[in-house]
This record gives sequence, structure tokens and C-alpha cells, in this order.
Amino acid sequence: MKTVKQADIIDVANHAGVSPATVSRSLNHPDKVKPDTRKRIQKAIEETGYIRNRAAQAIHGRRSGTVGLIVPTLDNAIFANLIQAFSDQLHSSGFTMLVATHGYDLDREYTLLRSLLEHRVEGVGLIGLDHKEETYALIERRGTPCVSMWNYIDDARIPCVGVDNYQAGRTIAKHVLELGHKDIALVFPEARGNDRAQSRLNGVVDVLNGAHVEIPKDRHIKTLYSIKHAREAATPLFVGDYIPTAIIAGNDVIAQGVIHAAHAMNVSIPNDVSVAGIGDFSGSAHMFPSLSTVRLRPNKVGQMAGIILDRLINDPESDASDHISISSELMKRESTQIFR
Amino acid sequence: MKTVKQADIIDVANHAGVSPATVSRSLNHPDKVKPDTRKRIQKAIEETGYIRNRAAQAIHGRRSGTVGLIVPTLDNAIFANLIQAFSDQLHSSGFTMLVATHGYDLDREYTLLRSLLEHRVEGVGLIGLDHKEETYALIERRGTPCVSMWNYIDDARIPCVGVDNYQAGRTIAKHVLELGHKDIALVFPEARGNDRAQSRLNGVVDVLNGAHVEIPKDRHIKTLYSIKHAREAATPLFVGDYIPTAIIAGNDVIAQGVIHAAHAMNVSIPNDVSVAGIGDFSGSAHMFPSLSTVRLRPNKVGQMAGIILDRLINDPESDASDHISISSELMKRESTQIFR
DNA sequence: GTGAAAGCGCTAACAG
DNA sequence: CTGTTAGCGCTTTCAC
Repeated sequence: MKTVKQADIIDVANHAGVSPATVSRSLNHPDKVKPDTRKRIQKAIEETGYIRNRAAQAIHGRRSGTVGLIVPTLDNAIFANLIQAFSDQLHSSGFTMLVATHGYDLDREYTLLRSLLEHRVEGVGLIGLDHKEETYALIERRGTPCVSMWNYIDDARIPCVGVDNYQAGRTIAKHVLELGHKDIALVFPEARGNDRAQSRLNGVVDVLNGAHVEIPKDRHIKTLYSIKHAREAATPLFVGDYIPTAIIAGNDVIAQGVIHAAHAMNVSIPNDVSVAGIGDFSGSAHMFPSLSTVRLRPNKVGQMAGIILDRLINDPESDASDHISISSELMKRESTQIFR
Repeated sequence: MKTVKQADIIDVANHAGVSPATVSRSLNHPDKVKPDTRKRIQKAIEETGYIRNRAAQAIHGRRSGTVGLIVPTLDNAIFANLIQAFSDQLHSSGFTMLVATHGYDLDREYTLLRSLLEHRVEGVGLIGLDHKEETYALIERRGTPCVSMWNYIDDARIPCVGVDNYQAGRTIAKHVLELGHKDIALVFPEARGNDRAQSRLNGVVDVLNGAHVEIPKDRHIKTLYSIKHAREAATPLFVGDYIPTAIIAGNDVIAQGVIHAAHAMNVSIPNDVSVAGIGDFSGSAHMFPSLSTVRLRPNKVGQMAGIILDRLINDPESDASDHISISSELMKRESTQIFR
């Protein structure tokens, strides 16, 4: 695999005329080595092109300096922001991040967790709270510091920092209701196996039902997570006379699809139909019309999760039962208006 | 860090009543162990909750099972697709991916490379070909398998698989020219320190100049990579009578900003002005109007890069001078039309 | 302040 | 087929 024999700590030691132990010390406890010696060692390191071997360090029960992150997919604006913030936060604490994706396959998630543990990650970040029993059991058995991101649930089994999706659902539903709409349609992703979508949907439905607004089956559209699918799925809503006055989408991408469908069918947003999303994705504020939605602040979630995981790792005594909810906020914009 | 003492290979061996070596064999060369013994060992592994220690394996010169990926940022739809495909491909070859982000800071990139090498990644994926001399030197000195993604250049110093951004620029410029436009404006990101943007711009300008179309300074707008900024930056183009008949944007996100700006200024796309992007991002086909652009196929790039890196790692003899250009393709859609 | 020596968890010969 | 032995590259006592 490597073409050249790589320098090891002994090469460096010989080069500097000291013992390997001194080189090791110079690297790990610089203050315990005479400045002069240290300088000589530093020079030898540069000349030999030596790079420390973390594996050899890790074997001494020392820290691996890695944390694992398991996400459904990278290819998704939802998580990009979150992951970036999580990564930044952990990097500033000196960790390198091992990332694995499972493509929404929870069996695979378990396998990946094992694989990450083989690499002796010092902590793990997960998305959501929907995991296999084996996954939870493995984490608990090993006592691996762990934090779940994105979804917030009161009685979550592991520390979680997330958005309160249920609350977000309630918020946007209330907003639509307050504008006077009663003929409301829902365009949501399949909720099974996706606790975020399920929570949002529950929030929306609870508020609507609480106001005695029922959603007929044919106005509860299911779609995939893509503008294209959402556009196609929503098109039937704009056919004929039985057109809703407002549409709540499960997220902003879907809302965008809905808006495109409306435009294509010559339905004006918001004059004919109000459209609301959830998420406030990048771009939602600058679409045309700009999208009324709920801001979820994924970067805050990622950052906070990073902080918590860092604390869990470095202070094992600390309370491992954080359940942090990052507040969300209604962003009232152009795509919704009062029902006349 | 860990609350409980974790089982090691010796615990498993005792538990199964065999020697550590047999456990190791059972894990690494299952065929060399009697099925019966193997089963007993498997049981012992489950009962003790043993998880292999990759660090201890890696120390034997064995493979670490990791590859590193250094990207400017995760928080960007451009790379999400690419990374996902790269990750998938490598995963299918049994690698776990270490990801680090440098936020467009090339000094940091070098540091991250070192850190990844400390973890003894077996190969490295980089974005673009703009790197510090030290970065290149380190890779060469170590003989670390390496592949650069996204940008394609004939004489690149390391294997690269990418989009030919120059060609993409040429393609879209030709398209606009063929539609009969001469009053053309450009809205591009700052090209310095961003070789992708620079290549695209060069391609566009070369074609335009070749057809004796000059772009006045005030029609070459610079913007940041965001719908919001692009919208604001492009707005002046639609003020007054001196309005271009076509606008070429450095990428689809910027094009989207331009279209929003036009809508807001009551300029019709494509009737008043044609707008073209580069990239064919998810959503571009389903916007309204759908966006004429050049499809870059980042997933192909990521996949191919994964294949090449895998080959470089597993077959050191193989030629390490691939320079693969993933073909791009003009996507003619609604946002551009013939100049009348 | 520095070196010698033991050993971390595991694997690869080498015997048996 | 399985156990014994000798390290891998490094860190950490324990002496000097």
C-alpha cells in the first residue's frame, strides 16, 4: 500500500540522538522535556517526515480522537447544515469525525455503529430517535457517550438535542388557522420510519382537529422528499373546482414543489392558495413568493449536540440525560395570506 | 471515558476455551477454523460483547479500513451529492470514511491532511486541485493514494476525476450564442481561490470572445454563493433600459437568484431575458420556469473517484495518473429562448 | 531530564 | 486445525 517505509518513532529517536521514550514524551508531555532536546526532536520529525500513529496511541487505552456520526444521508440539505455545525464544534475540541450513512436502513445503522465502535470512536452522534433495540442496547452496554440530533422528545432514551417537530407542526398549523383557512390540504412525506415527519404531522393534525378542521383522505397527500415528486404529487390538488385555500407541506422542499405545481397550473400563490412549509431551508426566504415556514435552526442543534457530546466524553460523571429543545420560530412571509 | 471494562480478545478466548490466536483467525480467516469452534467463538463474542479493536489491527501494518475525505464544507448542495456517492462507493469496498472540513482555508486543509494521516487513512479524497505545495508534497512523500474530485484538468498533479468546468462553461456560452443573444451579462462567484468557478468563467469568456462578443465591466457581476446574494447582486441588471437579453450564471443557485430578481422587477423569463445556469442542481428541472443549464453529474464523479481510490489502494502497482473527465450535458429547458 | 523495559490488543509465523 | 511465540509502534512506569 505504501511505497516507502514510513518513519517511526525509533527513526526519529535515532535521528535526534535520543531514546524513543523521549520522543514520545516530547510529543505528549512537552513540558517534561528540556526545550533544547525538544527542538532537536522537532527537527528530526520534520527531516524524517514522521507522522504519529494514532492507532498505536489508541491501543494504550488512550483516546482515539475520533467521534462517529451516523446519518441517513449526506445528500440532503436538511442535514448538511446540522452536520457542518456538529463537525465544526467537535473539531474545535480536537476530534476528527468519522461519518457513515445508512440510507434510512436501521439495520445498516446498527452495523455501522459496530464498525464505528471498532474504530473506538469516543462518542457517537445519531439522527433522530428511531433506532433498533440492538442499537440502543449496544450503546448502553458499552457506555458510549451518545447524542441524538434533530428530533426532540421528552422521554428520549438517550441525550438528545433537537427541534421540537411536534411544536413546529403546531406552530405552522396555528398560523394557517389564524389566517382564516378551513379548506386545508396536507402534503407530507411518508411518516412511518421517519419520526421527524410523524411528529410534525401530529402537531399539525392535533391543532387542526382541535379547531374542528378535518382533513379528508384525498387532501392528505403523501410524497417523497424531492421537489419533483412533491410537484407531481401536489398537482391533483389544483385540478377542478375543489381546490383548498391553504396547503401545509411537511417541509420546505415539498412546499417548493407544491408552489411549482401551482404555478404550472396557473394557480396564484398566495392569492388563490396559501402555501406553508416547515424548516426554513436556505433559499426559502428568497424564493418567489418567499415561503412562510417555521425556522428550525439546525446549526444550533448541531453545535449544541457537539458541545454535549464533548462534555459527555470528557466528563463521564456528567449528567447524561440532557433533552434539549431548540426553539423554532414562525417565519411569516409572502406565500400565506388571509383567507378572503 | 468508558464506564465498564470492555472485553478483549483474551476474554473471548477464555470464554470459548480456545487461544486468542484462534479467535483472531476465526475473525480474519474464518475458513481456517473448524466450523464448530467458530460457532463457539461467535457465541463467546456475543456473550462478552466483544468488539474488535481496529487500532490494534492497524498497528500490524494491516489496513485501517478508513479513507479520508477533506472538503471545503458539507453545508453545500454542490458537494452533498458528490460526497454521498463517494462514500457509498467506498463503503461498498469496506471502508469507513473520515470526513474533515476546512472552510476554504488551505492552511487548514494541510493540517487536516496530517491529522487524517495520523489516523492512517489508506487513501484520501480531496476537492479541487488548488492545494498548498506542502499538501501535495506530503501526499507524494508518503505515497498516499489520493484522488481529487470535482475539477478536471489535463495536467493535474494528482489523479483527478471531475467535471470539465471549462467545457461546461463553453457549452452554456455556445448555447446562449446559438439562440442569437449578443447583449449578455455574467453573474459569477469570485473566481480567485476557486478554480472551478475560474474554469467555468474562462470557458464562457473564451467562447464569447471567439464570437466577438465582449462583456462590459458593468455586466460582469460578482456575487457570493447564495440565492439571496445573487438576487441582490443581479437586481441592477434589470434597472433602466440597458437590460441584457441573456444572463449566464456561474451556477444554478446563482441563476435562481437571478430569476427571483427578475420576477421581483417584473421582468419575464424567458420572454424578456434568457437565463442560463451551470450545474443542474436538484430542483433546477422543476423550477418555474425550469432552468436551462449544464448537467455535471456529481454522483458520477463521486462514484468514479471512489472506484479509482479503491484501485489505487488495493493495487499499488496500478497507474496513478488517471485524469478522468465526466462528460457534462446541455439541458435545454424553459429559461432560455431565441432572441427576437 | 532521560533511558530501559514492560506491555497495550492483536496478528502472523511456526510448530504440533 | 489449534496453541505458542514474537512482535507491531507507541506510552508509561521505574530507575538512573
